[in-house]
Amino acid sequence: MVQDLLAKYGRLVPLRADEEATIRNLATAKRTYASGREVITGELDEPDQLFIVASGRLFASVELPSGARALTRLYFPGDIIGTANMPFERATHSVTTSSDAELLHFPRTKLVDAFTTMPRIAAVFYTFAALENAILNDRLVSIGRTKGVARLAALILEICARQRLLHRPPDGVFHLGLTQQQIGDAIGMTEVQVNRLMRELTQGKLIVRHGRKIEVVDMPGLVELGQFTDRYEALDLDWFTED
Amino acid sequence: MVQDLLAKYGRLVPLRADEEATIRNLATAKRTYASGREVITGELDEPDQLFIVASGRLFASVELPSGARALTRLYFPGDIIGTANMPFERATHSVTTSSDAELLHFPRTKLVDAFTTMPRIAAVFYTFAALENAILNDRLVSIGRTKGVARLAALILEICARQRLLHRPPDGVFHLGLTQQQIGDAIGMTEVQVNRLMRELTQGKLIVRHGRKIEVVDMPGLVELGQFTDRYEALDLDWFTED
DNA sequence: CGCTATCTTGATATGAATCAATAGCTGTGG
DNA sequence: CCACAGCTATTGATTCATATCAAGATAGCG
Repeated sequence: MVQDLLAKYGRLVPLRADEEATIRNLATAKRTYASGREVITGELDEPDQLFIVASGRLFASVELPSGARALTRLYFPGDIIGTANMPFERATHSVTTSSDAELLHFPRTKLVDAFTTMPRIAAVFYTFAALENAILNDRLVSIGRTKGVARLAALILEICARQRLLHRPPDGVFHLGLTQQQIGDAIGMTEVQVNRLMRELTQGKLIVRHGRKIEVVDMPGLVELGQFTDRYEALDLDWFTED
Repeated sequence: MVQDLLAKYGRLVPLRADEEATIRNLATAKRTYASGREVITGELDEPDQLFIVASGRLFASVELPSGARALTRLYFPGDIIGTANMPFERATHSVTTSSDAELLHFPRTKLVDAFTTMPRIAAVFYTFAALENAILNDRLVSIGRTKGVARLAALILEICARQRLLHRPPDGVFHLGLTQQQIGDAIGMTEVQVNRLMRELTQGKLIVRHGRKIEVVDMPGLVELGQFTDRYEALDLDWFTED
């Protein structure tokens, strides 16, 4: 639901009723997608539609000519899909559901309208783009400058943090929601290596695995290992509401 | 000068005179920095100031506890520094000059003012944040899923493209403006390996080196190798000016 | 209940890091 | 204007992390 979007944004920036209504009215249609469905096809689709995740999980990915695939972003309920494609003629990456999902559709031109009528909405969206940016930076550092275990730890923590943003308190046990193959694509390793690193984390008593689910049993240790910062936690928007 | 900012944005989105004036008035003070100077200190500085690069080059970097350093972004004249830090209490990364540079300062609150009075400015800034995002994605794919040579090729092309945006036509010969150490930090390798890859590119007749400068002699080959897309070239902002 | 995707584990190959040493530059002060 | 100090670049030898190749083991699913 848009509730999630509003909850996510509203928790951080108190929105006025009319601002909330404007965001609510962005979306025109809601559609359901099965798990594993490609919602946006990179290099092909025209990015004139944006989506708000109402439920489910998705990921953005890029295919290289070599056949390799990179998974650049995870989407959770409340996230807006397609903003990074917006200024281009063709989508720069594909987006695929990794669970059954519901998406709210709206045309990108509506965003301009919203910006014009509600300047604070522009500021909110801009802020979240900046947040996005900070998160991508973190991932860049993680992948470029840390070893496999650390990268895996960071990814697990990122998923955990996003999960926590939706359902608090965190029950500690949660779905990664990705195959080891996909995890590998997300942290720049092979599935084989992911599997081994997973074992390493388990043996190091940092996590416990319950089938497809995971439990973080040594949060400080994992944070230390993965050098992870939860950017959502650290948000500070006082400067912005001051006016 | 703000000219560069306006040129960069204005080339892509025709700005009205009052919009141009608003951007021009963002900046209050201009300061000069020597090469190698740390302009923003990550984790320490309060990100209440933004900068527009008037001249010179800079880079954003993060230091890991291990001592490793990652270079996450390059800044050229016209770029705005500090936007990714904006929503946080402390800067998420450091910014350092890699040449003598002049920066225009302005408080981040001014941006909110500009957004409020000129909604289209908000849209322009938002669009550029999205562009940023796409570029970070590309880098993520490059570092996560391609080998050293390809990453180096991509970095060279990125610098070349940014250079071209300022001074066209590209004379083909340009400064990388980074030490091999810094290049390594940017593409997630050691200086030693960068040196070897540099030789590999030279021997493969993709580039020619003139002291500290570089000449791309086989652009298609380098683009193919580095899997590089110039996102600035591909920008499409018609949807945005329609209103 | 069998099929297919996913996970797991072992053996080997390879790209890149690390360690180490030398050579070029660049700037600075005597 | 030279000499020394300190970065930067270059190259070789060795080690290490991760990819690749290969083959079972599980598990979810129709």
